[in-house]
Amino acid sequence: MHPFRTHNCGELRKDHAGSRVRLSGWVFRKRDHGHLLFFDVRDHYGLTQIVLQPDRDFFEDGRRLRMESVITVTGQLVLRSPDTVNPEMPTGEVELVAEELIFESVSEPLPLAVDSDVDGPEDTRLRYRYLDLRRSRLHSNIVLRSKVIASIRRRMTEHGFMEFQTPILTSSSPEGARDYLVPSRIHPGMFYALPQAPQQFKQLLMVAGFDRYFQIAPCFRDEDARADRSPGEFYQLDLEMSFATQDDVFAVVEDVFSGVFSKFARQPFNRPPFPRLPYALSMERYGTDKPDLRVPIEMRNVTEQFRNSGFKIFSAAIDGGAVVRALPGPGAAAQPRSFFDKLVAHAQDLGSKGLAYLVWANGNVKGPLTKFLSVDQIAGLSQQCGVGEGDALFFLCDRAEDVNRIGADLRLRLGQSLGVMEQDAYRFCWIVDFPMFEKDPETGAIGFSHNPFSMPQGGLQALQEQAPMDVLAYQYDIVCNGLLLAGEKNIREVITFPMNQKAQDLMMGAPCEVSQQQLRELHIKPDLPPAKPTA
RNA sequence: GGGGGAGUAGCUCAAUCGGUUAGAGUCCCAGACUGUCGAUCUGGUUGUUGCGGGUUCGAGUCCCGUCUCUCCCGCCA
Repeated sequence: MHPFRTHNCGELRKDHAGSRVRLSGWVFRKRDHGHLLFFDVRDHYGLTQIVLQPDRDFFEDGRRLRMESVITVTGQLVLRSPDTVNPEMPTGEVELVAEELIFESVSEPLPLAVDSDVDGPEDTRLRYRYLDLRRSRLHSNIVLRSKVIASIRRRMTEHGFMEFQTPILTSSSPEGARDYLVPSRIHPGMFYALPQAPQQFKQLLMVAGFDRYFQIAPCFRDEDARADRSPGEFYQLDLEMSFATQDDVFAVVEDVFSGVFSKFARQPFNRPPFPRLPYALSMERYGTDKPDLRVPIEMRNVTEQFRNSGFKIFSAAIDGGAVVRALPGPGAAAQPRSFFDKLVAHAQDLGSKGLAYLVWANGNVKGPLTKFLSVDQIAGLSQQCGVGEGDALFFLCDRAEDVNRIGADLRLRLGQSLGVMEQDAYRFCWIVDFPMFEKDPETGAIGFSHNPFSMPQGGLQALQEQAPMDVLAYQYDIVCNGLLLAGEKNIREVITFPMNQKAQDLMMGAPCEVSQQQLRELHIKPDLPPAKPTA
């Protein structure tokens, strides 16, 4: 008999009854009746009930055993009597009557409850990640991620892509995020950088003639964390194709994503082809290059309607370079006055000077703006923005970048509070035609807006002949529910060993100090900031 | 770097307007129990209310400082 197991904890059924079996796993739950003891023993595959009878010499030790101890149990697999079958468990028709019990590893009281849906404190979860990962929700997330990645690999291979590893130790590039640096021992004072993305390598693979490359690529960026962004390192699906148009790339990605989502996602999603949104249009309608299309609200540019209107606040601002954007509130007329007051206050919190609005209710149009607009103008706004009886229309007037930022926020807020946001769905789209350059709002300097390694539309000629701000790039993002899919997603739930918000690995103790000897070899002398006074 | 929120038992949380000995569940410890499956029942331990200072007859509660966590902005080609 195998020293650890003849079966796993999830596979025994009534057909196995009568055979002598051996299982190994963790004690998940314990039910102690004093003269009868039940364990549920758990492994990756499932749970099986173990019965300990009081005449066994290991019975008393078994009673004292804590949860999460690791055991190997051998005995007869028996059918449960009909009244004791547990229909909730796949193995609930049988149980293992223990004849031998080996304590592989006896557990101390644990800092985390494995048998719980309640998350403990973040730092405890990260410090004892190997315990956190035993919890079923997290365990199944990690398994799902592994299956998704395997599915992506298979689909990419079927599309004729080959997977190549690219270097981890490379050179620092001036663009983009802050680099992680690795000091060179052989070259004093010089550093490697960890790649922020394998961008240049993949293009060189095309230059070398491999035609289609992909990689589940490690990327390293030394930037601060966000709730939806793990600091330090993450993986992304990276691909490159030779002699391909933008549409060729979209076709591959759409096929891979829709295939993976059909297989693994429970929620519905829009089928390919995914909508293509030019960057400029996305900014105008959604205020962002990462629109959440589950919210069926679109802004419209109504600057011209207010340029010579009697509403001096707007027309004066427009003369000063401001734009006016209208944001529909479908069904908002039914909301109480406090709804509008709160929305105005929120807009002001975001930095808006105000938030004017019109409300179509009971055949009339109400709101502070009505006296500045003619009946025809109001009808024109209603038609342009697709609003009518029962709806409201909000107006933002500010510099374009502020209108975008505030409008994007209000759009999502309206979608949720008015109940028009699609629930439990994935909405994909492409954002295309990114500008090649942008102006730094502080300094006015022109720099690459997104990715310096993309091709300008119109080629080198465009770079020479067009105004820099007018040059578009063959540069695109795929966006789902307002999240950029190129990047990482929802971290601590799908990454096996994540770092905390301060980019520390509490379990391994990284980053950590190193010995003087190591520093000497690397020709490094720390120049530390003054220590904070300790309390 | 800037702003908001939070911090009470190992864990999840409660504690009225500032009021007397800071509670409950869980975990842990001891005991009872032969069919449970989140076993049940009885009893018990567990606290610098993050830390320091202040106001007050009296502070978990109010004020100031500080630390930690968290969210947002900056940053993220």
